[in-house]
Amino acid sequence: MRDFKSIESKWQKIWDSCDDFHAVNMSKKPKYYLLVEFPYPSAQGLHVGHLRSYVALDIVARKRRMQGYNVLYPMGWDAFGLPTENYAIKNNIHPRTVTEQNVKQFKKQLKSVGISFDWKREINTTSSNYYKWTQWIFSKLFEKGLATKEETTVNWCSSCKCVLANEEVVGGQCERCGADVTQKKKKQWILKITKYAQRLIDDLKLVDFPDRVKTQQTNWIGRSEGAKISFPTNVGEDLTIFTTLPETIFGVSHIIVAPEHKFIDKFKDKIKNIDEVLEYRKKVSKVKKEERTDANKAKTGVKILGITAKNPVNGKEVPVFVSDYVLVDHGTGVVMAVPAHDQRDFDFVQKYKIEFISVMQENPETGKMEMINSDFLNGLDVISARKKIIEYVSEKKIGEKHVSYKLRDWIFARQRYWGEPIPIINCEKCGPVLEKNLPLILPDIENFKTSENGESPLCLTDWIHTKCPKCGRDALRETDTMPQWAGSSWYFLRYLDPENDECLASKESINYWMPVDWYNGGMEHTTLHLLYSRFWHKFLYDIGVVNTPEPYKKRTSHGMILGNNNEKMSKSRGNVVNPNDVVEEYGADVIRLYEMFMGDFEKSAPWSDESIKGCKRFLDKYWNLKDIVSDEPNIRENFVSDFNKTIKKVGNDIENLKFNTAIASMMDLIGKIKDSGQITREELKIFTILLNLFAPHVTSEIWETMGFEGNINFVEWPNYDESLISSEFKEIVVQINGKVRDTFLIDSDLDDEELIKKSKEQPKIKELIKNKQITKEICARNKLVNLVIN
RNA sequence: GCUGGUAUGGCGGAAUAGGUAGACGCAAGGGACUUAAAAUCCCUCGGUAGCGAUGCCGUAUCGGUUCAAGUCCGAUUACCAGCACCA
Repeated sequence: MRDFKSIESKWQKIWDSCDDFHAVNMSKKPKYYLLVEFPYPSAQGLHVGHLRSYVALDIVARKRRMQGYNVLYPMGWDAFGLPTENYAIKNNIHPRTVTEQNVKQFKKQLKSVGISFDWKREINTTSSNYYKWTQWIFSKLFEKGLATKEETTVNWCSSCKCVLANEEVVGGQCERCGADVTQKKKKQWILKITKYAQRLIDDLKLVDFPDRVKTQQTNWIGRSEGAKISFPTNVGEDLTIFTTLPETIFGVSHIIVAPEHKFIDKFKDKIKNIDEVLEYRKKVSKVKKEERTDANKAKTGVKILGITAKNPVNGKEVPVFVSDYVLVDHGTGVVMAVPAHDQRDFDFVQKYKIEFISVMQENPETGKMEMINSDFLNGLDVISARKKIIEYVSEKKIGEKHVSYKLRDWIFARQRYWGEPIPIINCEKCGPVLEKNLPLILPDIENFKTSENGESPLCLTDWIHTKCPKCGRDALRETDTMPQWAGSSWYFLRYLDPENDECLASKESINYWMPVDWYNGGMEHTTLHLLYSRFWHKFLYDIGVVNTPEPYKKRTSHGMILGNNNEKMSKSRGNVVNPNDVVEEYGADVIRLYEMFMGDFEKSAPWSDESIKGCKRFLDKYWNLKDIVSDEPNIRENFVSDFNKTIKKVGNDIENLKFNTAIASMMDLIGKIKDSGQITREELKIFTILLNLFAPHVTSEIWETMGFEGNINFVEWPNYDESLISSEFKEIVVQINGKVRDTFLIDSDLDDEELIKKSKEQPKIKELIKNKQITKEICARNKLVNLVIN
């Protein structure tokens, strides 16, 4: 019997005390840097979903070591964040204590599945020697003008008196107390990621990411070309609109300003119905952005009385409205409405009875859209009209071509305790000044609740009082902390040199290890973490800290593991699988194998308590191979060919994320070995190496028991003999009218003509084509013949 | 609503460039071993007609391209992930 418990704990102890998985900087071997998203150490403990990612790259890591690489496969903790803070508040424990407990639990769990992480490089975003460098990067961003304070809106719960994360707002109400959530204005730190928008799109060319990740990022950044055009008003200040369809300007029926737009405040004396407008603004502040722009939602708005605008191309006077489907932080916060060619504008005018005209029509002769009712644009196609109108407005200095991005700047401040302090001192005279003494330590406090005015609890401490480094006067520290994304935006650099106190990582270590060769993570991080970290890396590249414009050479994504009812695992659904229980019942090797076998790695797959048994049986069969080792070569037909095929397939499949079929081919081979009842020592050795990547414990035990030479962790990855793979005979499929009717074997390649001739000679085919007219004969890749008959 | 995906037996899933649909595993049924059970081993296993050889149908739905479609194209439906998104 395979006693997995004692085998696994034995090898885990050995790996813990040896340096096999420790990567050495500047080794002469070629480097290979494998990265998985480091976990947020939650109180729930490790999830089977974490393991899917970690085991997959553990397989690659073990393979690369056998292929002679110096492999870096590190692990750490992304430990700042809201859930820990909330847990701390609720249970009255310091978040640091909670974090320590959770990290301990996670680490124990990870070790129990035998993942070959380099534990000597463990990092933790909440330790001061780590966040010292997160703060340092912020300082550099501040120095370069990429970190500034700007007016933003936050979710505000007037009952809890605190700022809420989007996640904490459920159906427009506070998740905790159920009170209505409103939008409140607040000056906050933002990072100007939009300055990098174009490069973040362009440099996707440099990296090997799945297409779905690249398109998702490109669409998220959302480049659109259009024009800014100024509409003069009767109050002496222009309203500048942004449009992607400037050619439709002759069809403008009215102008819409976002309800929050400053223009309204500036000219409130001129607005006759200002009370109505402000009332509307108040109403809108309660509506979520997604709802505001929902195309199916009935359009609302208010006409601004007392202000009118003029269409700059034809001098026509147009009314001005406010409506919530125009967002203040998008484009210029003002749009021109063209109801004939925009559904939302059309819906709006239906309600407010505004007249409008069409400016495009299909030409009945050419079938193409062309301009009408548009003065000098008439008769032009859309593309030419766009070009011409942009030339026109530029010449008249009433507008210009403009590239707009959907990407918004990154709000980089949270009114929370459990995050990196922003190293800024607010001096009344000097404004915001950098704290030079890093790390700026997060002080220990006892009450983690936000204060009554919605500021971080840090504002209630003495810690905030300091002197301005510039002028020496009394000044206050910034009390907002960084968002949880900060630490994870550069962590892959800290692994290279985790103890360094002089810089975030030494130049040599960066030059040696970067870029990350293979980064695996979840699709859910495509547009936030993955983009943020690319942004930070590009910034570090610009200031000469790193040597590559992109941090990750290759990115892959794993699918989610669902509960056995095919739904997302969650406590409330009661379908959570605890890895501890599985390891206890079946062992680490089985859970590793099963998670890789359960389905296509890139797609989601439901957990099955039944299916996992197949993986246990497979390992039992493997364990028993040692009893049938023989000196005689296996005489089963095609055995050598099958064996070589398996070596090839396992190797290739791993590179292509096809772990499931790699395992299937090993299962297939073990069936063949068992059928023949024998295996040679050498064959068992090779099989053991292949399986070691997936099931390292049991294979290490067999390696030792059988007395195979060398350290299995560094044994040479087996080669296969291509000439032994192709079997002597090739099967040719014969179809008639696309349906398979017969097959036959050939022992050497034939040309198409001979193949067709031979196909027709097959007795069954001969019978079927008797007295029939053959109208077409197709021969494909020396593999298939198709005869088309009437 | 928007963006990106996904859809194949009872179930998880296989199927290099369009070329034998259902590899491998689970479950189920039958059998062997056993006093019995577990474990293990052997056989069957998409639907349908047939004793059988074999035929016909079948990859979410509808349509198209092709000698040939799970695979390519168009539309539809359902499900999953993300959302800051209309200009």
